[in-house]
Amino acid sequence: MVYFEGFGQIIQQWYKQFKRHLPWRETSDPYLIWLSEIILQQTRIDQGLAYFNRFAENYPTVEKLAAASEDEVLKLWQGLGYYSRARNLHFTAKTITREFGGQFPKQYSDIIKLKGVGEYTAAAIASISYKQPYAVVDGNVYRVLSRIFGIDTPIDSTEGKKAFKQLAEDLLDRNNPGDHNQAVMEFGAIQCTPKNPNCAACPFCDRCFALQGKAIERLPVKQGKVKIRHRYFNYLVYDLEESTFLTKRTSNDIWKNLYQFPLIETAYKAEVESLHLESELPINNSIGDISEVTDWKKQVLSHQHIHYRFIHVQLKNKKNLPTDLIEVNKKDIFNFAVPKPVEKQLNYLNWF
DNA sequence: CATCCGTGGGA
DNA sequence: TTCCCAAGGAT
Repeated sequence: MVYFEGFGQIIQQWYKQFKRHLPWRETSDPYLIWLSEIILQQTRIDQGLAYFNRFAENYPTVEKLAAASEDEVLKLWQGLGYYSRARNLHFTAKTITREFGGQFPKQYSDIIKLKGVGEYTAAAIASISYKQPYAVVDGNVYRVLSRIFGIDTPIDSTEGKKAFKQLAEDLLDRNNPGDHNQAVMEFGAIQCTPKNPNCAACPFCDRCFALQGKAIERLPVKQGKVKIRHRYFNYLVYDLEESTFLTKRTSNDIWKNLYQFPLIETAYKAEVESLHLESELPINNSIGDISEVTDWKKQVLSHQHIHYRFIHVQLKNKKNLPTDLIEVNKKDIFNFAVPKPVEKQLNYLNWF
């Protein structure tokens, strides 16, 4: 490995010059640092920034977040994805309020026990908020270190994770771990990008292994390939005077604890006429008439492709509906947290 | 430990 | 269109 002195100084100097000014960089409040880190897990800053501002304004302290309902927190999180982050965020706010008296824990060993906080997030909070010497390893760190030092161990292997973690710890500027960590990540985010990195203006251009070996496009190395599962969702949009009906997705599945229109899932793009065989939900009989069936659309998730459509049913009464349906006044429906396909249909329906 | 969990932007 | 992947964590 081509190892050299001064990595921390060089990258922190770059950081001072080029870093973006972001709200969580204006504070050392561990609550806000934690909030920003949860929001930014697997999420670009451009996508998460508005959510951070919204959460920080609605819940300025951990106690305020803890006092909210999960439904309210999920509604504020709606559209950001990976909803377990929101559920764990709320759960942990209650934990901190109850077990730590509202004071965010300072020991790494306590921080990493918090639900939704893993090695990366614990190191980020400890270093950024408390200046403790823990090195972060995220997607940016993998990319920057693999290129500069020419490491082709797959980043999604156990061996790779261990090697990059060790290197990140070796390189860490223990006098300024928070800025050092953020510098490496920011460098990966806006300079050493996955595609078309700005090597011409790179402070490491004279010693970067990948640049000299023409390996920029090859690094970092990943081995994993995800297999995609296809599912078919037939949503039933019931219409009964001022009301429609929702269900809550409580099972261990995608979009857990979000709300949706009553759903008939099928193994393929089934005919509308056959749907009554799959469910007790009224569709087209003495108590309901189909008024519209939308085209199939597709929602892409990380491991699933959801093919979905909406079947509008004019209901004559609500007597034969399953008891788990939640009757909702149409003008109140925007209070519920819903997944993206349902949100799109609500915007199309324009109920309010 | 391999798999699952969202959404959106860029090439 | 298709593919990659982004301040990861839980199970």
